[in-house]
Amino acid sequence: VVGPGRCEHVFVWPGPIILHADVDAFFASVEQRDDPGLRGLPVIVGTGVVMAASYEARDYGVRSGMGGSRARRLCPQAIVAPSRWSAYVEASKAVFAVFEATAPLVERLSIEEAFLDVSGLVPAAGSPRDIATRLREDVREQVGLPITVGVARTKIVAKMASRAAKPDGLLVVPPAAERAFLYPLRIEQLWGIGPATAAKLHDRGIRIVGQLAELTEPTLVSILGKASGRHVHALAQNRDRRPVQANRPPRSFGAQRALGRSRSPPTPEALDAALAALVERVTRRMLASGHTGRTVLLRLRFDDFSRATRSHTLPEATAGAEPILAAARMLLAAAMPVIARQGLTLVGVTVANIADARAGLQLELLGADGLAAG
DNA sequence: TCTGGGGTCCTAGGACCC
DNA sequence: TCTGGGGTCCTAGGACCC
Repeated sequence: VVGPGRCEHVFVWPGPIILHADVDAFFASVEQRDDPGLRGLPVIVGTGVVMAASYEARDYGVRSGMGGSRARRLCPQAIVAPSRWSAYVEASKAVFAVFEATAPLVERLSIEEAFLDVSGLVPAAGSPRDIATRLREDVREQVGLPITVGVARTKIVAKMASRAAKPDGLLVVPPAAERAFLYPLRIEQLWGIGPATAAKLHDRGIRIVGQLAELTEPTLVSILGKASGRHVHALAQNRDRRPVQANRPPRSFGAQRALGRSRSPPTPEALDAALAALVERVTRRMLASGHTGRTVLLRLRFDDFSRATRSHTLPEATAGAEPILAAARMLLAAAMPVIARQGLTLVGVTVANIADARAGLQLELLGADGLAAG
């Protein structure tokens, strides 16, 4: 990158320039932003289960997903904040507005995390590091939240880079440094390798990514199955051609509710009311985003935390609360014997097989007169 | 480690079709 | 009566992510 009168860095960067941007301890950071009294203190969001823990709380071992009682034992002085969804949704919109203003291609991964493809912006907008630095400053100034950014040629390395740089950090891994960055990592640190996959690999003495790279694809397929084996093999060979994809359509809409244990089981009336409320939530979001779906899934979790799903596919895609609730009721009725035996601790409704509502409308028009209107 | 709410993708068997 | 080779769709479960 040649600046006025100086030459700072010269490097070869074949392929795309991908940023992985991630808000640090998102829900907890929003709470600290909105209440200055919380800044610098251990903050836990979520009462039953930890939904987010500020880095001050993480110093005590508190992690998201952890039970609230254990979190309070680890860090008794933590301030527990109830979640404020509307505030998080607002903050997310503001963060993504900055992402969109920065990059032509933004792929949303979650409420607080995205890939940005900035390939076309270099060198006019500066080096990859310049762009990432500006992004961090813009989010800090315009939204008031700390983000960490990883920059690399591939999604996996960008993601791992931001993970390594957290919190409030920036790490650029240039193409020539990719293997040196990835190979010393423990396999369970790799994005996409969870406890089950890690255990299978540990059984064979494989602990770091560099060791994975010595295995052939057929070997990994025999250990992990076809898709997973191929995927892990590609990552270990430092092959990741997945592009940043903007505006991916949703594949499902769901809502669920934990019912708590210990208390007496919910009455059939209470269960039906819960089902209706879940369907209402799901269909409202589907209507708002212009989507329909055909497959209704009933999610159940039992006293022993085992899970089950029951599904039914409707003849036509819909976002209507009536047909979806009718299907959910039918599935629930069929599952009552299992529920009576195992006890119910969670009920959820998910609609999958999603279609664009406008595409459905076009098909209806096509069917109505037998010709495409153009 | 005793567990919230929202997602994605893959696998496998069975029904059904040509 | 026994049997190929290919495909799609549906259902249920599992792994993984934040």
